[in-house]
Amino acid sequence: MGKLFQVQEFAELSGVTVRALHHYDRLSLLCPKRTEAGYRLYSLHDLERLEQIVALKFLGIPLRQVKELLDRDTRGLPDVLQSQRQALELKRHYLDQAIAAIREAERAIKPGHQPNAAALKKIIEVIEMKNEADFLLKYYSDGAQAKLAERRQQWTPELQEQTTKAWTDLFHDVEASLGEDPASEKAQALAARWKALVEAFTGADPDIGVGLGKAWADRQQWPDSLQQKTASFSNRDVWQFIEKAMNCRHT
Amino acid sequence: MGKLFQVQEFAELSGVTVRALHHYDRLSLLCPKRTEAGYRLYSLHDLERLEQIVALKFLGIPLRQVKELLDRDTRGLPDVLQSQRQALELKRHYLDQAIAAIREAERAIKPGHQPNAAALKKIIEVIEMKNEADFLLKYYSDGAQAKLAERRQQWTPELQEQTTKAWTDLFHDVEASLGEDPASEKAQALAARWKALVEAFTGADPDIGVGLGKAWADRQQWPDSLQQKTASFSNRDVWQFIEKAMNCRHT
DNA sequence: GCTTGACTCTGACCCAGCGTCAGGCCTCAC
DNA sequence: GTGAGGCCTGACGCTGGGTCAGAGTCAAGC
Repeated sequence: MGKLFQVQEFAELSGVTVRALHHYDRLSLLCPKRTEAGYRLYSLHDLERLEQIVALKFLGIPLRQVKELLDRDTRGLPDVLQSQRQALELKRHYLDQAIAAIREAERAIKPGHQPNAAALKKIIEVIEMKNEADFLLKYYSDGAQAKLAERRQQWTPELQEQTTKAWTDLFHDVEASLGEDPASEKAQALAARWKALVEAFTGADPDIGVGLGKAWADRQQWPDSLQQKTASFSNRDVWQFIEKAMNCRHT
Repeated sequence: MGKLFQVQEFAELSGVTVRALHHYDRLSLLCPKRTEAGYRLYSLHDLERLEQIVALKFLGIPLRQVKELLDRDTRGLPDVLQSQRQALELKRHYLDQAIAAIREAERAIKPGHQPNAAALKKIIEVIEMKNEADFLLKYYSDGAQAKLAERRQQWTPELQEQTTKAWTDLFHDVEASLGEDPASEKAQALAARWKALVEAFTGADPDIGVGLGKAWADRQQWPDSLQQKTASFSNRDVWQFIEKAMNCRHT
């Protein structure tokens, strides 16, 4: 039989507060033996379990779920880990956005010295962007959303800027070439650039492609702010021209 | 006079729930006009304020503080933004650690198919590392801690591995050269490598250097796990040799 | 045997930011 | 006047404990 510890001693040993140990006891998460007088007596075996509890808690897993995992053996662990990782990655994404928003705001404050308007506006802009992104996610299937979440990890403001410029340039080039034959070499080159840009976003993933198509088709239902931002890409002639060019290619 | 909205309408307009509006009202954060019967009536001016509230809330600023900021004009905003950014960066660091821990655990699960032991152990290891890092932070001044937090942003597992290897190699080389004259060219070269590695960590910052010195000097008080990990660097002869070599250089 | 001081126990309220009833007005259309 | 639908306030719930408060336990010293 190993050594037994009273709460305080055990708390110091494990780096957890006495109150937390009480809490875990009440949740039936870690229930030590008791003396006749009701004093808790923790063993080294309890320490092992406590370390597992702390580990899972560190991952942000709620204590109820920790209890289930540890009690009914750890069969569900892989699934829980995966979904928890996704949840954490999402959280991290929001954190990054918040940090980026603060950086923008701080930049806006320094030169003009109008903390009021400038900084708050910057923050609000970033949040609107986030809302728009969430809104557009609706159009994607669950699977596509997961893939987008992964791809978002390596998405940077610089990339965003490059992409926007690439589309803007391409759009202007197409507008300037509307008179061309869609089967001409020039038109085909434009169609190829178009396809490349689409695939840069979809990653050649069909699920994402479908979602993107649905989103664009339904753009009349978008909130005003989004419609305004994409207004410069709404020229129907351009879309028809590209469609024809794409079809020429296939036939 | 602008248009006035009842709660539900205003909630849909602003994307906030009715309950949240009630909550903000009770906190005196956003108090709309009322009809005689007590119905809330929101104006477009209220919408503006609400957007600011949502923005600051998005940054993780507690509502009480949001109220202070918005009520007594935004003079304190820059400071609040800065400290909030630091807090968020710290949170992100923990999040990254948790995500990394899950990745490790997932890797440990797949091959061996022993979810129980392997995965949980991996997680516990990562947490121990975190605890050790926190423990060591004690030795640094507030300023040095802030700088370390910044430097930690660009710290990667690969860098960690390289650094560990560099120190291990250097230590072995010094041990093999203990017979040399500390003033010799060879010893001086070793001292230079040593200095370079120290500065790679401190970034040539004196505050960080001081903290590092204090931490190492007090290593007998470190927790066991840390002492074990650094046991291979505790050879006194090596340290004395390097000290002598460093002194030769100065005189 | 009694006191004292150091621990321990349980129960209860507290934090943030709302979600979610419950019970009771208000308003408008029919 | 009455039913539907919106509005009000008040109160409890959730998470993971922090922080008392009042009371029991235990070993040591007198």
